[in-house]
Amino acid sequence: MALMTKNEIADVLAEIGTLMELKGENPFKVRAYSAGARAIEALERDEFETLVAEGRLQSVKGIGEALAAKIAELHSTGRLEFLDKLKASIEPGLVEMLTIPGLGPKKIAALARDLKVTSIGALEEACREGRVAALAGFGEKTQEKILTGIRNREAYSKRHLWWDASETAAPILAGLRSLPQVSRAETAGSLRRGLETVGDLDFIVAAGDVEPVVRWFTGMAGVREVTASGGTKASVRLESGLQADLRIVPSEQFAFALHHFTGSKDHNVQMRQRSLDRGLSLSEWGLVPSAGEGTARDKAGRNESVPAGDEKAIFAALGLAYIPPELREGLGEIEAAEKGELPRLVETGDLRGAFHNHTAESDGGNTLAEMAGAAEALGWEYLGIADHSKSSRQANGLTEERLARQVAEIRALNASGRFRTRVLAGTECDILPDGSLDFDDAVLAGLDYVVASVHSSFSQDEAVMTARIVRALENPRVTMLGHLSGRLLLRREAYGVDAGRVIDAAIANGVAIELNANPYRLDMDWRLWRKAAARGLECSINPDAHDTAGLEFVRAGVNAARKGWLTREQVVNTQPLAKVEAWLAKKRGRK
DNA sequence: GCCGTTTTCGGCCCGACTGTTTTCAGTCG
Repeated sequence: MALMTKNEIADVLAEIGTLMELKGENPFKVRAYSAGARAIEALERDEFETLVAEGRLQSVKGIGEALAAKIAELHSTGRLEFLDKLKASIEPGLVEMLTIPGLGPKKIAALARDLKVTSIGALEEACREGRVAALAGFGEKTQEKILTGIRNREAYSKRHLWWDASETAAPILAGLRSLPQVSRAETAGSLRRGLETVGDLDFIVAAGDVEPVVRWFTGMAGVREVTASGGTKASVRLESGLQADLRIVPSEQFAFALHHFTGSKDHNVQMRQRSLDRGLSLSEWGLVPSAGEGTARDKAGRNESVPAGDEKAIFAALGLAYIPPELREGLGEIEAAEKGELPRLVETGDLRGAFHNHTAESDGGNTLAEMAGAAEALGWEYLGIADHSKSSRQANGLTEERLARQVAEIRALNASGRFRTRVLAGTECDILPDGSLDFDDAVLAGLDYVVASVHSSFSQDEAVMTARIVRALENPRVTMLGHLSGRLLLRREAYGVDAGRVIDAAIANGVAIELNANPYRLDMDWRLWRKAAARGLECSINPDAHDTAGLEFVRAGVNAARKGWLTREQVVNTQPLAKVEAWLAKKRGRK
């Protein structure tokens, strides 16, 4: 039995990287540890266990002899002597100091060496007494910046939901695009990649005249502080604590800058390597011959770049199909693009409806008719209503009687022809602690479909929770599993569950798993979808809307689905009504 | 510490900005 899981081991490797950075270790060594952590994280659990058991960890790119040995030690003993020694050699307070903007390993080392400052508290005191400003390489401004950083540490280091970041970014992007000097503007970074949480906002702008654009950006509403402002870029801290970075480039560099700042880091490293293999050097400035002999140079003496009006041209210059931003995580997208095997990713416009939505009958904010009207306005052919079941008392779950009344109401609404959108009658039925369902078979038989979800006893141990969910999936009335992990991003950890076994059970029983599109959930996680769907798992992108506006959450779900390499064909609710009804009938008919 | 269809050694992305300097180190992305 393993004493440490895959993700715990990945965390340890990342921690080693941070500690080594603080010790001033070779930065490439540091990178090797954090890259190793990501490589382990990207593996499926079973795959990882097999590799460890068979001693084949080194077949994973980024894992060499040293990391493989450390991983094996962690896996079998739950400890690592190397880490214990490393930890013992570093004051724990120094690690925390890395979260203060402007402080890196070198400055922290100087503070510890010359001022004996080894904690954030002591650092704050030293700043107040002016001792930091007096230190060589430091000054008044640095001291002030550190104090501000300490005061706002929580707000500054916080990540933000993709949805919230996206809503903050939209008006800024629109504002930039409306400036006469700006010819093109896009967001970049993790926001553009559709990552579930976002650390800061990146804007890339093509403009001839920089100064007015920087002035608009640093002066716009919602700016609390301007942290940098130069001839090509500016950074501001917004009221929410979110940092926004603006980069301005000449239009011929726009595509390169956009690609570069969209990342991810891993993707960029691989793209650069691929360029080097072809005698080219890729940067945010362009794609230039790396040899530098007999090549054209621009006025600044730089090698002249291969021209690219858009990102597609950059990929093409490297023999690659266009890679959508959501796939740029360094998880095999470049190999797939080379072979022409990139999937045609699902799009929001492909959706014809959605299951798993709530009304005011349980814990939603709108009536059945209001929800149906909102779905019709979105052009959806069908809307599934799946209110909570009776055990979810906190959510005003429906009893059998109330559910029967709701089903009758839905049938009557459909018969009235009031909306073009067909309403499907379902339930979000609780999976009780023992894995049985909250409604008995006769009740479930009267519904169009059943979403089964865990809403209680989150602290069961992993084996019990996994068996509980698997048992629910074996119930032939269950159409799909709701929010597999129960996580609430930035709020609540997932309960312990073996996702691999749940996925196996879902496939074996012909049950779909939802991709819950609520911005706090995005569950099941996109990292699990690619392989699961390739093995035949069906996905339903479910908004879990609790009001009419919540239907729009499908956009966040589509992001996550795209990050999981999902195609339209792999997502149930891209099917037209007739096919969905046939699909539901088939699910109900299985035994 | 990792990696190799040029390599088992010598690379590993590199430029902008800031604050401290007076020519550059550190941080950041």
